[in-house]
Amino acid sequence: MTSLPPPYLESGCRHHTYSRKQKSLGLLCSKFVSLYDRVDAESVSLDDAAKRLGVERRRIYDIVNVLESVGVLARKAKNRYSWIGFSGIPKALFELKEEAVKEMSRTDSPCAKVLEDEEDDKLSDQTGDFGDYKLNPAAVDAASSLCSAACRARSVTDNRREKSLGLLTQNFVKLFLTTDADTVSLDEAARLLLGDGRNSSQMRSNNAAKVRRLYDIANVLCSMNLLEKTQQLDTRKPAFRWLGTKGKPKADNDVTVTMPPSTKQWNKRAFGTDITNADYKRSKLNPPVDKKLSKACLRIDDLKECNLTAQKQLQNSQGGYVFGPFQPDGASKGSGDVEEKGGNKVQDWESLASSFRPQYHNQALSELFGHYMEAWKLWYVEVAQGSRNLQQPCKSVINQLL
DNA sequence: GGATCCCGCCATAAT
DNA sequence: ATTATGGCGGGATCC
Repeated sequence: MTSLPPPYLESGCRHHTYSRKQKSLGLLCSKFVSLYDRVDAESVSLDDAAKRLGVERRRIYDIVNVLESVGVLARKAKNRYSWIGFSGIPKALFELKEEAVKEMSRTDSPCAKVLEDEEDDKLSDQTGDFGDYKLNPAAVDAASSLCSAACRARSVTDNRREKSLGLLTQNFVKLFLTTDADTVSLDEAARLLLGDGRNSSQMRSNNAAKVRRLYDIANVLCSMNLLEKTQQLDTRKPAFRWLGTKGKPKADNDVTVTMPPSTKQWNKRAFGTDITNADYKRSKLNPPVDKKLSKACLRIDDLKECNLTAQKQLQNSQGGYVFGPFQPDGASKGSGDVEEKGGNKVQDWESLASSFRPQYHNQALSELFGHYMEAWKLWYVEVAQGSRNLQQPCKSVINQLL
């Protein structure tokens, strides 16, 4: 009875083996965002969203929960959220960071300890040359405190809440906000988060379950460009890097910069299967992480300071803006008109972001690229969905880029 | 084959 | 009781 009408496809093209990718949470999130991130910031109805996006309500809950955790949405009532947009992110992050810091100052818990040696014997890894980014000690550190915080305030009642996607999202983000580690793998994160201190007896068993959740979260975070998927430099192990708070080159129009081939790697699941890339494949792929950037986390005062600078920048808003962290549709119109009411919020976030000192060039570029890809992908699905059959040509190009 | 992660059953929390 | 939320993990896909 819950069978929904297969939203897209149909009519015209048969074959079409089911593709999971087209139904990914990340993609859905992108659509969701483009649906609501319009000038007239209205309130969001879950029903409506589900209907408009042609998915089950269940999926909307997933997205909404993480978006809420990051300040993009705020719950108003049953079935009702208010759209805040990207402009809500800085504040949310700020609060998360503050919270995390506060939590960290409390007793350092046993969690980390347990985790640490559990780690040792589990993956008695060979730790390349740098025992450094194996199980990012930094991350363990940060998580330890977070864990302890989670431990207290346990009241059976909100036992459910404790495991909610929303909370998990926040903790996940906090991890990035507080650690010095450049990248964190979901596996690590899962082990560290929601460690529900106490006995490690029960928590060990379903790390996998947690990881599954983290995938969900990471996907929407990625689609929001708050996160980026990469690999740990030594092991090829997939991991995530926080992008949420960093500066982007303020290159208004020079976005046309030619992308270094290496950035092709971008976020998709690693290795290209494409022989055409063969030449690049080897050499210096994913150069991004050449050092352990000490960035990742905005220091709390950075944030404060930023809020100010952002505000200032808002004043003298010199137009010609690129789009925000993710601004698919308006993108094309780009420079000129930005204003509108929506212009502000994007700009707000944008300027906040740009007030952070830029990092490395490569990285900045690749991010920028990622950003574009995101917008492009979105555009693509829309078009593809929309109709015609320019699907074929596009697809190959897309695959190439991804 | 392991990493990803969609799907939707069904427990719980609101109403 | 009915409806809204959202854990949770089986198992299909992707790589």
